[in-house]
Amino acid sequence: MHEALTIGQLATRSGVAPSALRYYERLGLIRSQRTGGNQRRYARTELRRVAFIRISQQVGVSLEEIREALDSLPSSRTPTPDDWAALSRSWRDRLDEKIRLLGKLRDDLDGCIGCGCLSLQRCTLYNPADSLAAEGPGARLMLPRPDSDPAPA
Amino acid sequence: MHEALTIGQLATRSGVAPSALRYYERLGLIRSQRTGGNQRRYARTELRRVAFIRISQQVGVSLEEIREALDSLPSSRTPTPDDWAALSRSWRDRLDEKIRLLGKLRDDLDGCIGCGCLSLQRCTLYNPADSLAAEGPGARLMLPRPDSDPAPA
DNA sequence: CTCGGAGTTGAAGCGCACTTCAACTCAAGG
DNA sequence: CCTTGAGTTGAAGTGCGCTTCAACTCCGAG
Repeated sequence: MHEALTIGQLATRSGVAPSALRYYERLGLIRSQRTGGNQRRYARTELRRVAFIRISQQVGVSLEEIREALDSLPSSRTPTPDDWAALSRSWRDRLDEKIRLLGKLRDDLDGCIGCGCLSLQRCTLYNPADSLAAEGPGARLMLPRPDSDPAPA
Repeated sequence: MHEALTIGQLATRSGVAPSALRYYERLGLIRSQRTGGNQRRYARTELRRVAFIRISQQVGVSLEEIREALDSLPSSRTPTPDDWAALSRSWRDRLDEKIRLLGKLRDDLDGCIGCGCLSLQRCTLYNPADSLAAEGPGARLMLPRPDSDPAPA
């Protein structure tokens, strides 16, 4: 029976290193059964989870957020296509939002950077109140420093 | 004269912490003059650089790449609007590419995750040959593992 | 049974983008 | 002059997303 995948097989098929898979498992993003000898065996459905994880990462979502999303899948039964569709719909909305913001960014870039606006405070590019796209890779999100608020009242 | 900004002023006006500004300066992303007492003084044009840095970061560009881009600005003279326009044009292309990829991702997500395709090898989402969007926040880029290559020859 | 490749663990390390800290100096007001 | 707040430095710490390592076990072929 080819149902259960070893970690090496899952790694090969998903393109994700075994160490990363173990890391994902520790964080609760994927799950496995164990053999008598304590080795991991993955159901093939985990491939889909891994795919979802990598795809989501590529659009700038943190593993923690991905975990939350995956938690919306039923844990007791194998997720149906409908379960996945619901998940991907909500992700689709995220992508739409990111695309919208990126388009805004692009349009503003010529108008703002290329122009003479140095004050930036009110600049749409500098107003992350609508929680901008990728949020940067670092540990920190951009905080708009209320002390320089253009409209204090 | 209000030409030179202290680091605190630049921080307030840009919304970026002084420590981050010093960090950027160490990496060569921004520059400053020093007073007799060794304090940094920033020309107002540095505000534009900082804006450019933050905006670029938000679309997933690393500081190193941003530095390279900023290096294309003339170092001897104050960059003209034209200089900035050239830079933002090239960034605009980047954004266009990211937007394109994100759109593809979005369209593929329903079709791929929601469907039954478990093999993923040939899936467009799993083929980063066209060097996908955000590249993930981590230290690592996704390596497609040649051993699982669907077309070895 | 022996061998080697694949798997196991916890701990440590790494690269990025910063922040925090300690110890110090500078600059302006009273 | 003294104080206080802003600035200076290098070094160390932080959080994320992993990888690497050492030391060990498992498992299937010969």
